[in-house]
Amino acid sequence: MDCASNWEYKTLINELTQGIEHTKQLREHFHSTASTFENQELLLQKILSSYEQSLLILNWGGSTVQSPPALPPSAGAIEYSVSVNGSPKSDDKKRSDQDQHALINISKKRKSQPTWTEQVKVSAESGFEGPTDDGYSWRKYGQKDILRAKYPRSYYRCTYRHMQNCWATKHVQRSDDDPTVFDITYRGSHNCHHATYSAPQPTSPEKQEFENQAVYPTGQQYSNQVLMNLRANLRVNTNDLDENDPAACHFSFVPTFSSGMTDDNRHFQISHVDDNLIGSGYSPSFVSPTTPESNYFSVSTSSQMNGYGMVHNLHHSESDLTDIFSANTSTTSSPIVGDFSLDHLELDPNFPFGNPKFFS
DNA sequence: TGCATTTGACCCGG
DNA sequence: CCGGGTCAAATGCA
Repeated sequence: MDCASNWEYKTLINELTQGIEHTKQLREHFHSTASTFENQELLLQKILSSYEQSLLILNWGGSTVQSPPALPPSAGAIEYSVSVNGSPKSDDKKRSDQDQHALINISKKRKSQPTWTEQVKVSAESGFEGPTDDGYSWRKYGQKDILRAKYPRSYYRCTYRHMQNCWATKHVQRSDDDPTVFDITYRGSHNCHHATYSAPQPTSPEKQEFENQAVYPTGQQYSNQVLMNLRANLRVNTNDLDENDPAACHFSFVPTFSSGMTDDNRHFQISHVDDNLIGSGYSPSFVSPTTPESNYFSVSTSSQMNGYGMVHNLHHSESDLTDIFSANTSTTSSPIVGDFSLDHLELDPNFPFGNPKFFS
């Protein structure tokens, strides 16, 4: 089994295991009087997400976005060969079986990309409701008049499609009934690392596209995007942890997109922040023992989120330990030794995106 | 000059 | 065949 397949296999097992674990938790919630609707909804969302991720892995079988080490050499370039000089028929004949296969795979992958729709209301006085940027860099690649729609639909793709093989797209459609409302359909999640929550740019595509046509995900959608980035890219490994001498231990915090699991770059000093990991709008700055003599860990988020807290659900693969971290910094309630990975991320309700919505 | 947007043509699934 | 989605040359803009 090669590195990528192994990675996918592990991810698949991890997703399914999480699904089981969350289902168990949900069952307990049903029997608990203290359980809130929000908690149950959260668990349902996690379960659905596990299924979605598992299906994506199965559908993409050995493909690209979630397992960057196995990137096909020129998936993007292959697609651009679809249409050349308006002579598709001759191109079709010339196209090799291999290219055909690649095209079919890309088509399948596109279809299997998760999509979700967001409605954004724009008020004339206050301008945008919600954040003024969705944290990603988009490039417009088309506009179409849609049948029986008053307004044209605009199509955007991630600016870093070619540089980082990021296939996230979105299209934006002004509502017929209420011109202040825009329907935004996102397809695919970002696996690029350029997202930021910087101040709104006067030249952002949305601003230019329509005076007040804003394209912003809810906090929950942003959470899911960030989470998918983290899931795809991060892994925390504490195999080296010396329980008797935590202060001396190192962490591995591996950006799996770049390295796989080579020993050369596995180990970071405690609190080391890899620059590669900054850019998703969230900088995990990061996991470290709370005191030199304990195996309890703290997770802190960075100022990139302007101090707004997040909730992290740190899942421990061996002991089923699940801890909720809230606010900017929190500590685990029990020792963590061994492999663990982030499996949930949620914005603080105070994060200025309005009410969180659930990923569908 | 380099990069983003515009826009007409093409692709392709239903 | 229709219509939504995408491409890519032309154009705009900083």
